Amino acid sequence: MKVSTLLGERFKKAPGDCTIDSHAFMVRGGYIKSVGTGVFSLYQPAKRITKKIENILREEMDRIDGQEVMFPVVMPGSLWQESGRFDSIGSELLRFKDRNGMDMVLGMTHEEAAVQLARDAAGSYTKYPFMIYQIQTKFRDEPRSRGGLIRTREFTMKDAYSFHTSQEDLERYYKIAYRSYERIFTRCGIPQVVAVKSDSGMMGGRVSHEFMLLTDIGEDTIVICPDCGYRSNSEAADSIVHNEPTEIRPLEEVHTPNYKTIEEVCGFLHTNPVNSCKAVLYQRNADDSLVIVFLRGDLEVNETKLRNHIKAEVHAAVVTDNMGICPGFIGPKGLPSNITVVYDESLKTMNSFVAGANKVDYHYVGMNIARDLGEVEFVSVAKAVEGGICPVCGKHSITIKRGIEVGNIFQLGTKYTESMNMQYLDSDNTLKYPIMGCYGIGVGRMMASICEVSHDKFGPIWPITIAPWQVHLCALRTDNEEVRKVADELYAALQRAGVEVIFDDRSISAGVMFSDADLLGVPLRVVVSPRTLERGAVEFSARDKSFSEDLKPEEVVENAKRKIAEMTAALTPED
RNA sequence: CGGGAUGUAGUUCAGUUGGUAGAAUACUUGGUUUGGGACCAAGGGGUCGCUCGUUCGAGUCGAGUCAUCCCGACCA
Repeated sequence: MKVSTLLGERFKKAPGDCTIDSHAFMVRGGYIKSVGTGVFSLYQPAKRITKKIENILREEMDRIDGQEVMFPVVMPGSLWQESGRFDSIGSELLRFKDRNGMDMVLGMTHEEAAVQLARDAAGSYTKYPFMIYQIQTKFRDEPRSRGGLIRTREFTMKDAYSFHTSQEDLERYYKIAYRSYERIFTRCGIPQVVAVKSDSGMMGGRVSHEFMLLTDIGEDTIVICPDCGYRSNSEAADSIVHNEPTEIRPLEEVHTPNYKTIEEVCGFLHTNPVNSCKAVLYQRNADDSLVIVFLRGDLEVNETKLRNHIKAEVHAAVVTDNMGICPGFIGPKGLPSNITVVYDESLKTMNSFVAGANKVDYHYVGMNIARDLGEVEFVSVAKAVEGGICPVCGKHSITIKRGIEVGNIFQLGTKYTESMNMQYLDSDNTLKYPIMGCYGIGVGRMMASICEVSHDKFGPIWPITIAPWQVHLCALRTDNEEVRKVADELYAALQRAGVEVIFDDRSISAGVMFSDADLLGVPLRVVVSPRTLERGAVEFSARDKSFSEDLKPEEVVENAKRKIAEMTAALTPED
């Protein structure tokens, strides 16, 4: 490829709406072009990167006995009605009608298609286990796409589905897929990706992990214990708190005129929020019925855990006068009985705390749940906090970090095989539902994530395994006959040797040429110029500045191939 | 769906009390330069998001609408 005919302009300045580095570099470097909200076209450099990522995904999926298949992007709504998701998923699923008025959907994930493909083809236990995967376009009508390729509405994804005849076999394969994912991220140059426990969300199923690249611009919050290695998405993280034992005091109503927030009440009563009980109000989306969560005053509600507990979607409550509650003074004692009340475990060991009295301008002090309210069920619905107690090793070691989810794996169980009636005949002559696992990686997000953690102030530094080209050949002063001749010969020689080379043959100033090369982030660079040719040499260097040396032109091919091999080997897993 | 912001040249942005549409950069041509975003000269390129209104006259004022971005809510 010659830069003179490469489409995709490189800019000095990024558009003002790029808020993260990877987005800015991918726009400035001529990688992507926005087509609409959350929809992008890719220029040649980005396409070459995603193709390489896809090839790594293909090789690794094939390595764990995957069969590559292809599902349709557009599916009949009736297929999604079989699983129940046509109605259960919100407007993220893009629905439309075909010319005959039939419901259609754009695929946002392909469990239904996978089951549809497999159910007539795997009627005997002898076919199992098997895994099918595809690399294909997904469309999710996200309420809000952002960050360039980090969150888009249309994106390419590798999604895999495995089918098993026992939970044990699923777990065996799940471990293999887990290891396969570690290999994928290592090969793509981001070995620092970590797996965290996750909430299964709408996918159903029990065990699931997300693979997270830790970076401050990440959209997910991750709970980590550096002591024992416990890692969890904060949505799924246990929150364990320790309450100092306090003396048991009698329940007492106190006048707290116009003191409503935890801070105000605790300030007025000269106590700490950890000795108070906070009420957080929600309403079920279905009927707007109230759900009140009580938890220790300094904590916050983990809404994912709340939803999972009450098995309903909720939103922050809009309080009206006829609800029989007084905001600012809500407490566990004396509430109307038609309200769902959830007690967080943080309250379990608290002896004498402050809580609202359900009466305007009054709070209780000295409240004790067991004594004043009787037996209640405590559930964990609080967010984990920095410095909190690790649920595994028990130390006060929890740290909170941000991460980008670059992949995930789920143990789905029989949710889809049952709802879509996929059965096989087992060796004991009985019909059974296969047990499924599913495994996803977003290709474009992976490219953006790699850029996010692998760049300097001039541009991306692509790992050799996914770089758009392996060698960037720069000819400074193409008007110089010798430069032209040496560069042309090197370009041809590198291509003959199977090296992926991009050749900047434009007659432009060195500054522009080097800036463009930095933006293209190709790991190895060869510069041909009159200055070095005077001593019979060309310059050979690395984009990450790890080395720079003079070579004779005839040594370039051999040295480039050696460096490529070394750099690739450094990103190749041992097993 | 809430809160905020922005829509003017390919890109980044100016545009005064309402009076013929501007710059930088990129692009084209010619010349001079030549190792980290050079210079001179001459060019091409815009229904000022859209609609309606006020006005002799609207990029500018008013109303509406659409779109994009950011923060939330949401999110296999």
